[in-house]
Amino acid sequence: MTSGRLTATEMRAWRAYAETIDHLRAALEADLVPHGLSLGDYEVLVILSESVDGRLRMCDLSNELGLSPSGLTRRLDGLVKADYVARTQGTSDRRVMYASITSEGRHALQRAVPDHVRSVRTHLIDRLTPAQVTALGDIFRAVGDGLGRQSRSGT
Amino acid sequence: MTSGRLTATEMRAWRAYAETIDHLRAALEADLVPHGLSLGDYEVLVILSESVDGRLRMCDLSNELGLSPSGLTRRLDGLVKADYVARTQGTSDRRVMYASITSEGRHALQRAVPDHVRSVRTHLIDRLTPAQVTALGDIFRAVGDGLGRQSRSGT
DNA sequence: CAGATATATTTGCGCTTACAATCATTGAGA
DNA sequence: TCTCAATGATTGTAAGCGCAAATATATCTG
Repeated sequence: MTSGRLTATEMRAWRAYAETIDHLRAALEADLVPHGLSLGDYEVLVILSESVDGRLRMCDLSNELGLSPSGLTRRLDGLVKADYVARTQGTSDRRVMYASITSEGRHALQRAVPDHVRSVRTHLIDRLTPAQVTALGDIFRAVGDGLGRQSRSGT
Repeated sequence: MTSGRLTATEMRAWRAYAETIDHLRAALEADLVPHGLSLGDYEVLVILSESVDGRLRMCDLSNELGLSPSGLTRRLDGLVKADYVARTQGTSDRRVMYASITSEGRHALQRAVPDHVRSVRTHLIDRLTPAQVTALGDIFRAVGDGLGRQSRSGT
């Protein structure tokens, strides 16, 4: 630790970050509304579409999403009703449920991806210089690595 | 717009960001638990403590927090019950309610601030070089400025 | 093999939040 | 002044999510 307080520069960086991330999320979410998808729905479809056979066990999917198991159950309800995802029971282990993206879901994702990419560009990437984009990645990889190790002293 | 797709570098930056911010928020939130405060509660106390007379109209406070009016009403309920915030009716305009931080609230904030600052340092600032801290501020000011202007073409 | 333990998922419940409706008060125009 | 739109706050309602409990199945242990 460097000091018990934040320098002016540190404070400015922290405040800029804290005040902006919610607005950014809201903007990205708003741009998905025309596709009838929430950001959370979109993430489900992306992860499933990138998975083998387009499917994943519920528990693996909830880990990927950083969502609780119950949260995932309810999130899937909507996607199943929209016919974007199907639930199929595991054959070898009958406890497990697989969430699998349907062809409807793949089509919906294909329609949404260009707008979403454009949205990420518009609100984030294109606001930055190439050097800043690189810095952004470096910064959050460093922060993410730190959070992973979670080196709390006491616990 | 530069391109309809993301370059590898852009994708890496975006994914690092997207995967990390929720973890960071969770870590900061967890470090406030011993103080019996959520991050949202903490923000309320900070904003009120920095305001004239330690109080703010509900609507101004909800704007500062980026919270809906109804959300603020319910959030204050908890802080009022904890005696950290008091509601007082406006004198000139009897529609307005002021949320004002109590001395209990100021004490609670004083107790929490050092831990929170340490938390921000541990999880964010100290993971970065000074140059990265500066870059972080520049990046999110640029992004925030862009979101403010919201230059959507169609609407 | 039986019983205990672990794992995968869903359901019950409560918390937080936003949107829409409601109520109270203010300010502006006829 | 009286009316009506605008403003500030709260309440009703619903959606999203996590925790704990419940359920079903699998695995380990004696």
